[in-house]
Amino acid sequence: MLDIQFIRDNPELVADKSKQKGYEVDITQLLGFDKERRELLQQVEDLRRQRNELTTKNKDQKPSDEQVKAGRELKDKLTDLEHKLSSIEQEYEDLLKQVPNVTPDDTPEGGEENNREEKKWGEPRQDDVEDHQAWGEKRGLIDFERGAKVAGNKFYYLKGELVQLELAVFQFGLQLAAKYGFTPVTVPHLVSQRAIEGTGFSAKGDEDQIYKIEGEDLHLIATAEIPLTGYHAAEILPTDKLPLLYVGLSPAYRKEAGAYGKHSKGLYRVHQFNKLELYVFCKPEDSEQWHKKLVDLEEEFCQALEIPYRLVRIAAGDLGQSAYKKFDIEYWSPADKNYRELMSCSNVTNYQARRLNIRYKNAEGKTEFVHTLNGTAAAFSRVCVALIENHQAAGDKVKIPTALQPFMSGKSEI
RNA sequence: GGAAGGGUGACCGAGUGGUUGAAGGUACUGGUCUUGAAAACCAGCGUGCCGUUUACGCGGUACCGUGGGUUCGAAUCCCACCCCUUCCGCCA
Repeated sequence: MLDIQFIRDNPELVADKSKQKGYEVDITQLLGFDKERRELLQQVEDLRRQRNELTTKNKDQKPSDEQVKAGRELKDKLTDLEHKLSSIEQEYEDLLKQVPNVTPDDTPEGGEENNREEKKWGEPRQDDVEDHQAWGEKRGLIDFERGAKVAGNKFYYLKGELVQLELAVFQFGLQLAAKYGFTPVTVPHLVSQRAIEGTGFSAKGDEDQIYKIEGEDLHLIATAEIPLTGYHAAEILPTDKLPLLYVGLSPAYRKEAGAYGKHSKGLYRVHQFNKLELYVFCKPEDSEQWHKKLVDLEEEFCQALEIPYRLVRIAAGDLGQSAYKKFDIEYWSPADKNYRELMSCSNVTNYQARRLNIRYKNAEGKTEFVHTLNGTAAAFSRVCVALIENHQAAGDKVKIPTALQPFMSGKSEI
């Protein structure tokens, strides 16, 4: 959510930035509601003042008949106006929540095709490799057929050494995150609607992406970002505790409705995967710096796992509602001879904090919204694909990167 | 799932219809005292919104889990819901 005052002061800017992101929000209409709301509010508050004046006169004695009568009249008028006010406020808030976060001026314009490559690391291998699904199924390590039998398409079993590999990846990831100061957290996998909306997952798009428990206000998380954002909701964080750094370990459940087709082969796009998610609550002036550190951490992860990658700055049209600035790390896919998304990290400034009312006391003693950031530390399904494809060696073995070997009983290949 | 008790400011905790935005305490901030610190004492100390002001500020309004209701008037009464604690049941 944006600050209404900011929108009032910069209506064209907000409209432009929303448009760049591809969000159709009528700022003029929003400001109209805002104006109407404020006018009504003044009338309502004036009536309330009259009521308060009338009743405080009667402190400890019975009111006269006229006072009761006057009070009744005021009450009728108030009830009427309050109803009008609350319906305007409803429309106003609905619209305000739809306004996406603004973006800095150096954000590439356009959609996904305009994402800007910032950096490349590693040597993309050009020889042919077996794709991860075929490789895994042949060895009985990945089983989509039986996954479909019990749950449906895009569900799977992982077995044997791939399970060990998964645990190793998370162990390594946790260790790396700890080096940067992150506290490991496990989180609720089911959350309320309110928690989802707080993260800025579009309330409407929900149905395409998030599983809902029938008959309850409970939803399977699409990422630990959701429960981690809500963790400090409505709190005033002690300034000396900032930044608060968490690395959440959880499964991620995604409907991925309509996401079939390209880039959905095998483990790349599935309904469920385990993930390590980084989350930062910090002072506004520190968020840029923490964004860089999140990128550093992610790069260090890829380098340790010897996965060639490139760092990409996400263009406006490819940003989500809450992102102010976002980078993706794309791994080199030897099967596709192309880079594909592996992890991402976003600075959402105070967009989520404002919605969930997460604040701290600044140097002047004023309460102010914190900034929040999130980033992938490791989404195993994709890491698994990247490892299998990039580390295939002679004899169809897959080499295990040195960094992971300590977590796999020293095993050096699968 | 059943029963009982409870949700008040950063925290603890009074408060069952009318100067209660809310006693008291803690914490915090400033001051006195002290070589310094502690202690003691004095003072200050919530937030949102609307309006107003060059500004310090000022005026109004709202907020005692959430949402409704009763009343001239609600933290206080009524209803629903949420959450917490304890006990019972069930269970990894």
